[in-house]
Amino acid sequence: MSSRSGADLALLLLGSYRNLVDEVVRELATRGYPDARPSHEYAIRAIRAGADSASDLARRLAITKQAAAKTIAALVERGYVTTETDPADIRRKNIRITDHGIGLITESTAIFDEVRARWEVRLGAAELAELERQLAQFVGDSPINLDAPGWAAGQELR
Amino acid sequence: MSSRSGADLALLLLGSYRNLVDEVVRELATRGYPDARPSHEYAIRAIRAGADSASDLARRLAITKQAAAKTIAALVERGYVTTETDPADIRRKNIRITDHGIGLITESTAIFDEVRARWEVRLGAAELAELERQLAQFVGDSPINLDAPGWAAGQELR
DNA sequence: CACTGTAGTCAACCTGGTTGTCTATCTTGG
DNA sequence: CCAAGATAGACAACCAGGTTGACTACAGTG
Repeated sequence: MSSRSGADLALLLLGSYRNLVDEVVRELATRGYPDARPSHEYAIRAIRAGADSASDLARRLAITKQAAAKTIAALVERGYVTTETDPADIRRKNIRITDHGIGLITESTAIFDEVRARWEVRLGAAELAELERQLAQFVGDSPINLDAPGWAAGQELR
Repeated sequence: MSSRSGADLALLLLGSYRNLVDEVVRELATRGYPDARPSHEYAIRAIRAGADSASDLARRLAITKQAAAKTIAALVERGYVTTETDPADIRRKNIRITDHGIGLITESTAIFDEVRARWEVRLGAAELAELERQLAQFVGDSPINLDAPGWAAGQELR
């Protein structure tokens, strides 16, 4: 499969990503977050990193503010964040991450790292670090936008 | 970014895949295939590899036959394939790839390989080969069969 | 020949996005 | 001080690429 073809390389990259993320989502479900989707995690991380309004989140994730609003609605629905009108600018709705939301990214981070640690055992620490360094070269100058429809979404696990 | 965090590793993998595929789609558009989507390429490759009916394609891509039928409809619409009723089994509709479809995967393969070659220049041939070998390990024990690109969906057989 | 399995279709729905349009509210330059 | 413009958010319609579920038509077999 690592057959020196560009198309195969694409499948290797996508397959690795999906393996990693599917595992995290599956494990999150068993740890009390059965309704968490990858996009939720990314969104909460962005909010925690400072995106405190829908427009802000939209810029951060490089998606439209309508899409960001939908994501926030999903997060509110699941109890990961709350919103309240900004007293200083009543157009804005400030986002606050709930304890449940904090729990989600805490667990999610831990699981991601656990899976990465297993990969490290298989590959060796130096090799995995090297792999990451190489991938970083490919991705280096592009912003972290997850804008193409469905790409961060993956499938519902069954 | 290559910060030894599992979450970052996921973004590196996804980002690399997207960089690669976006480039291919962009370049394909300039070479006479402005409406080609990644899923079209994978579908035509699967058809060329032997999936000659909707149900067959569905099994190969590990998606539902309804989804496969939609994809085929899109391919027919764009002139990449044609379908005709199988004379020996009038339930089946045999898929045939048109010259336009052949052209698409020919160009697509070439572009994929061009981008891979550029990566090879940046990384070195041995390093890229090593990276592919490592990625193959991650997808290797996956329940998803990448040889018959089953990455696209969940793992349970239908 | 009846039964079971398979090919394909229709319809409704989901997720995570997109445009385009609109109002309400801030902010700033003259 | 205020009109003009920028910004925040919401609503509606839509798209891609999947999903379930229910269904018909046909094929192959015991």
